[in-house]
Amino acid sequence: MPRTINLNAKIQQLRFFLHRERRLPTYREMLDLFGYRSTNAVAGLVHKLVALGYILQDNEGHMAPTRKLAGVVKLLGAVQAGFPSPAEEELADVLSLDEYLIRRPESTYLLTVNGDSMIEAGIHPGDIVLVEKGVAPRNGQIVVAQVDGEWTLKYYMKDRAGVRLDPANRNYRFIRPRQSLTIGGIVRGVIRRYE
Amino acid sequence: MPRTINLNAKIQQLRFFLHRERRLPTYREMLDLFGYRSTNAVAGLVHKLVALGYILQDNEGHMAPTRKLAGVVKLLGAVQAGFPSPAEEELADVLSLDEYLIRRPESTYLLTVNGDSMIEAGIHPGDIVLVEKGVAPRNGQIVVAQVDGEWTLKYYMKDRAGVRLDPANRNYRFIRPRQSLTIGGIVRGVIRRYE
DNA sequence: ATTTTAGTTGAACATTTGTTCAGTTATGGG
DNA sequence: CCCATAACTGAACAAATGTTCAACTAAAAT
Repeated sequence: MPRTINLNAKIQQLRFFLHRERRLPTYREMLDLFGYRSTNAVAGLVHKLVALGYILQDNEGHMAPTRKLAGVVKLLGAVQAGFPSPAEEELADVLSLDEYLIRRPESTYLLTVNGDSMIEAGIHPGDIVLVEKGVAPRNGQIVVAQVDGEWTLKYYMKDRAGVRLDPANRNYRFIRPRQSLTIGGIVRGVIRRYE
Repeated sequence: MPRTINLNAKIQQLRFFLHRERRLPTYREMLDLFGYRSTNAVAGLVHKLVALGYILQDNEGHMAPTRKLAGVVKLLGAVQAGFPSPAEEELADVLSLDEYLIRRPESTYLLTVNGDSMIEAGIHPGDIVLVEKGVAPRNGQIVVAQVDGEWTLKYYMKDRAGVRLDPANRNYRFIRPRQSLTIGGIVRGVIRRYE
């Protein structure tokens, strides 16, 4: 058998370059990056990476990273299952949080949560909610709403008597808008960062 | 004064191309994209976008998108403040959730939460935790730990008697590892997606 | 109406791009 | 040890890349 190369190391180097420069290296840049002396060696490597689904290449030869390469975090199983062995880990799906959480980037916004009105739904003060504008809310969805002049986060509920906004906090009561109701958007996700 | 162009529309088109092709268009591709007939017009536009901080360009002319261009969601203020006017919105910071949540991509993993042992900390079953491996836990941090063979999510607490793992649920008691304790990683963030 | 000037055109330029070819090297398996 | 073959070298190629120049346009301001 002929010699075999360590692909994973090179993929890791590519990820580094990609996250630093925000683009894929050119063939000549890969020369330096991988220590090759011929662009043909690079061509062979790129061919392999295309076949493995790390790189896309159009008819003109323009390279673009796939999610598999540009993705940021490895999606493992459940907490109960713990961490898999390094060998199994290679098979883990690579994910981009942006793609996972945001379907319509042009109409999605981030807002910081202040109150504790949704705390029983796991939305705490300081959390960040992903709000999508311009979608009609359905019953049970969490919305950012302006009720009688004030913006809040509540469950949206429409019944025979009209719209009712429910908090997820036993200390608060539901609200029925008296004067005005504006639905800013619906909450598509929540993120929280720990120090 | 001479004529002025609508930059925002073009930036939006660039964002579209970028998220579809995972790379910036070349000058010739921008010809079609923007309806120009001279690459010099493109050069002028690119120059402007570089000056405004949307595009980076190295000495060889390679273009790379900045976070301002590649970012996905607009970061507004607090929920209480509601949604700003479209004019103010232009000034909003654009953010990538990947960059916001993940500091060390190579050692960060996603795990799905099963139990309700951390529910009072706002971590519900079905949520996804971002776990960073290879960092020593500090008191009060949430960790993924294997205690006597079983993986769980708990607060990490080290006192004179040794390590104690506290749940965020009044129905459960803290744990002191009898046989073995493995810290898989510390929880850096939580994400939740609504349907 | 005139001036001003950013925006645009069209064409040409030197480089750099990914590709290709024939030949060489290195390495694991028989 | 020797063989088979993937990996690599070195060099050359056409095509595509970003850049540059002088000339022209068009719209806002006076």
